[in-house]
Amino acid sequence: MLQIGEFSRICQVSVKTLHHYDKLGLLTPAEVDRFTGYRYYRPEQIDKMNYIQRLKRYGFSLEEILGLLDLSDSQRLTNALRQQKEKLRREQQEMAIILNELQTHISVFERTGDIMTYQKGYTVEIKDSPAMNVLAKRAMMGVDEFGKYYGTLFERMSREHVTPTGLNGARYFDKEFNHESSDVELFTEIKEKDRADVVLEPCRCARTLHRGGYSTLSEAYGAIVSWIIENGYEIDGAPFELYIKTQFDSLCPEDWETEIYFPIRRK
Amino acid sequence: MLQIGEFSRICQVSVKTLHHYDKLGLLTPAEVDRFTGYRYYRPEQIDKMNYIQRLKRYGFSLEEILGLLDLSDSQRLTNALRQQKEKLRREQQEMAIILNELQTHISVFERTGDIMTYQKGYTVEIKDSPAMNVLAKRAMMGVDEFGKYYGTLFERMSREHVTPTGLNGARYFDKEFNHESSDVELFTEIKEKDRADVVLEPCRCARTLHRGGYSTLSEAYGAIVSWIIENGYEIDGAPFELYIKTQFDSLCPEDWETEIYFPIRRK
DNA sequence: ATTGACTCTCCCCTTAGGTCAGAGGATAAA
DNA sequence: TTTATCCTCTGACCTAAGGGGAGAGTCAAT
Repeated sequence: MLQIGEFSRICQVSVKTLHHYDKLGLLTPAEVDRFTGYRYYRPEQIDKMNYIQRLKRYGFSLEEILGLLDLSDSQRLTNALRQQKEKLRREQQEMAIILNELQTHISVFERTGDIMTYQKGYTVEIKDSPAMNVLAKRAMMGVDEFGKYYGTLFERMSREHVTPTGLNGARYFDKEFNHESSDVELFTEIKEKDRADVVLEPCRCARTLHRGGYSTLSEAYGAIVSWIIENGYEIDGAPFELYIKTQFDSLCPEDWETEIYFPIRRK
Repeated sequence: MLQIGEFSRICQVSVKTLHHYDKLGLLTPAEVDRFTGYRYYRPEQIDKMNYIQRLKRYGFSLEEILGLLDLSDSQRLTNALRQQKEKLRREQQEMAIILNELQTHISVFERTGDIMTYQKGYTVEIKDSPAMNVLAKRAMMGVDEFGKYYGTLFERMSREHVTPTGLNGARYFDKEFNHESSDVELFTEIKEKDRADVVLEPCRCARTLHRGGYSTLSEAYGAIVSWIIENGYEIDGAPFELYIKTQFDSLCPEDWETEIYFPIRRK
């Protein structure tokens, strides 16, 4: 039997951590003195501790680990590990993107001497939005569900024998054009006006072009909205995005292009 | 002038976040009504908000960002960005390593059906530690300083014209063989006994071999210590590691090999 | 005048423990 | 037996970046 201090040294975790795990029920000492409250661990518990630390390194939270520990179903365990692996992979990709942005930012900064240049590069112009005949699907959704909904649109296109132009977009009806979960209408342009769900008429818009991945789209939104305010217009309808170049055109997010339109009117 | 709600929508951050930034002094509203406490923002502040969000994406803490915001010295700003980039790069590498481990773990698990196999694979044996003549440097240090101290040892080797064997190691004198900061003796083996700082005599040890990167070394320590306890021995001196295969032999941490020795005696 | 949307401050909550403080327990030396 | 030195206990408060909600006040339109 090991005192908590010895056990902590062997496992290379702090005593506090052991207290914490005890409280969570993650690793309870083999024996607790009922009078002194002293915790005693058995050498076999070292393995379990190492297992816990390993899962922690894999990025599981302590709560998740608690769930995994007494999971005898090896199928579900494999699934959990695989899923975690996917999660790590996504994070890694996200990180690569950020690194890229950071590198670009540094370069631009060194060239121009202005730290804000990188994001101030949006030119906003007044432009009539294009007329479009579209198949559309409106629903409450988050950005990560876009793919799913577009899938159904594309299915419909082939089922209904209409001709896609390849141009896709999304219109945001919430006042907060927030990318977490909001009232969005996804659409895809088709040639046949009579088969369209919605016919988008041209209207006067403030428009800008965002180059790069979607994580910095909000900067474009900020730029366009502040342009609208500063130039004495006001927003007059639901803004929308057109996806000009996407992951289907280039694997590198830096090449993507998104047009943003805000219907406006004179104040 | 924008109300906090509009401003939050434009910048795509929550009102709570704006409150928080106001409290931190990170982004204070252009105007605050003295009677109602209502916060009002100017459109120009959108740029600043975007800049803050961008720095946050780069991994700076809000406190760091506060320091960067009114940094007019562009040299220091560049340095900060570069440093952050290095940090991200290190994290990315670490992540790649973990992903690799996780993948291996999944494979082993699927092959053996035992989730613990991966870490239980240590075979501990009793073995006399090798006799060695070494140049040594003992100090309080953390693992990340090993390189620095080894550097001085290698310099001494060439300066004193002794013959290296290429074998390096570290001995841990703290009871807690903790890799953060402890009393460590780094050593490198040389041929000449008379030029040695320390002559390590053979002694009876429990020994095991750890394959892989150093982040899972504690599992090897756990395995060896529990073996010692379970087999009726006790620790009798400072444990040490010998680095058999390192980053100089292979870029892939999975190929690295480290021997771990614990001097022992019968209880 | 009232409704509904918006905002204020204040307080507690989150993760995975870290950092005392004050008190009690274990063991060895004097 | 007393003292000294560790070791351990519980409990309270702290971290970063906000989230959630309560209760109260504000704004604009009907």
